[in-house]
Amino acid sequence: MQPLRNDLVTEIDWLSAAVRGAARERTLKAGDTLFRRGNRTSGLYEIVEGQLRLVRVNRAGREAVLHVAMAGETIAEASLFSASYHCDAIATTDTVVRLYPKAAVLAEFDRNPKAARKFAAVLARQVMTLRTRLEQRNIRAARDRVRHYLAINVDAEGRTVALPGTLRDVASELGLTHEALYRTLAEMAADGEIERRKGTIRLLKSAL
Amino acid sequence: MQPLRNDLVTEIDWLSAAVRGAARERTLKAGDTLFRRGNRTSGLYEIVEGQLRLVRVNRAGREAVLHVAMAGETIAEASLFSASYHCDAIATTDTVVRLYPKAAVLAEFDRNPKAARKFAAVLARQVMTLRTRLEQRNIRAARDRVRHYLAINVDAEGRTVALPGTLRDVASELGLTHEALYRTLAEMAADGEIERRKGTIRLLKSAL
DNA sequence: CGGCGTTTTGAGAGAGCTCAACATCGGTGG
DNA sequence: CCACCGATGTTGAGCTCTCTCAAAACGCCG
Repeated sequence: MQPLRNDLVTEIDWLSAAVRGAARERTLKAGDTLFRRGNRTSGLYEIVEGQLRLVRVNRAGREAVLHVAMAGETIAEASLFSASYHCDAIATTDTVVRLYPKAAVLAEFDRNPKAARKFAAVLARQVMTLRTRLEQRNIRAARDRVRHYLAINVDAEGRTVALPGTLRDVASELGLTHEALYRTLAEMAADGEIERRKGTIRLLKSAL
Repeated sequence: MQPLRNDLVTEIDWLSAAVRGAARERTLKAGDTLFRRGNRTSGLYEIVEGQLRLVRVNRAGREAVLHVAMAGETIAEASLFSASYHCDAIATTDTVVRLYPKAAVLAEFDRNPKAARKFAAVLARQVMTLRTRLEQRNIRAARDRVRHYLAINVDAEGRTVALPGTLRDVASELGLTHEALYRTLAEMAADGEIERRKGTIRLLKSAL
């Protein structure tokens, strides 16, 4: 599976070539631990390939998943500003990560305010997107949730929505089962609210 | 209503006294618009009192809520890095906001890398918290969702969870109706999984 | 052509929502 | 000090909606 929306994925273009050069790759097998809570922080990671879960483990060994990070995402951004990791990172499949060492990144920020700004900008955008997604989850009815999704992701003309990846992916982004999403889309199409095309959905007049 | 968890609330301590001095307050009546999509950005806002909703409006005037911001939160952080707002901000009640002018904030970041870092740190932490909340919403069963909440919010000893505000607040943070939360807590207590006290919940052995 | 993942539709069950009633608590004013 | 009031907390009963499990059609790629 690949990232759905670019704005949920930290792009690494805020790092100068110099810092990118300092990155080191590491390969993990499924089940391997990238870092543990309490470990001294080494920096932030970009997931090149595979998938990691960030979990907090209680003393009985029970896991509470904080986040499942997919290829393309960065994790542990906050570790740049703290001395130790606050959760465990475990590969759920064979995974390749790229480490951007803390010292190099922070030095870059001090040297080049533009880089720091860019980083902050990326984070601010993520906060925005995440808040929006969270708001979406407050909507109970599948149809309203889909409407919300469509309303937020329409193009500039307010007519068509490009679907990233498969409908299954969209379903999981929406927090619905794929069956529920299919059914809902079918109903909306039957009601003349939308028109489905290959890879896009077109909003019809009744949606406005 | 007041903010529930500090980590979802941007604290303003990352701004020097100088920048804080440049802040201007503004009072809004319920229904007033703070800014509209497309407006030139003036800076980021702290909500001193009241409540705002950030919405995207389609041409038919229908709203899609992106976020409901409560007192204590900051909004429009991303506006520091873009030329225009990307949504409308409308007061849902009488509201007081504090504007931190873009120019002052950005100048501060250039002048003082520590300030920029602090800002990034706050944002990174918010991203973390929001990702965690979003993950939580993937849990269907009320009981498991409560368990997740408790597991993440236990104190250092892993025994007690301090409840911020009322149970109703917690319910809405969890995305449950308050009835569902009451029932779930009652069942968990009956099963000896937790013990309820005033303002806190204590995890019992069976929870570990 | 064969196989795998996506898309689609069906039927049934369960969990949480909704509506409703009541208890409890804290504050306010007579 | 007590009565009243609003908000919070609590429990009950029924219903709706989505999830789950199942099966089949479709589309793409080797």
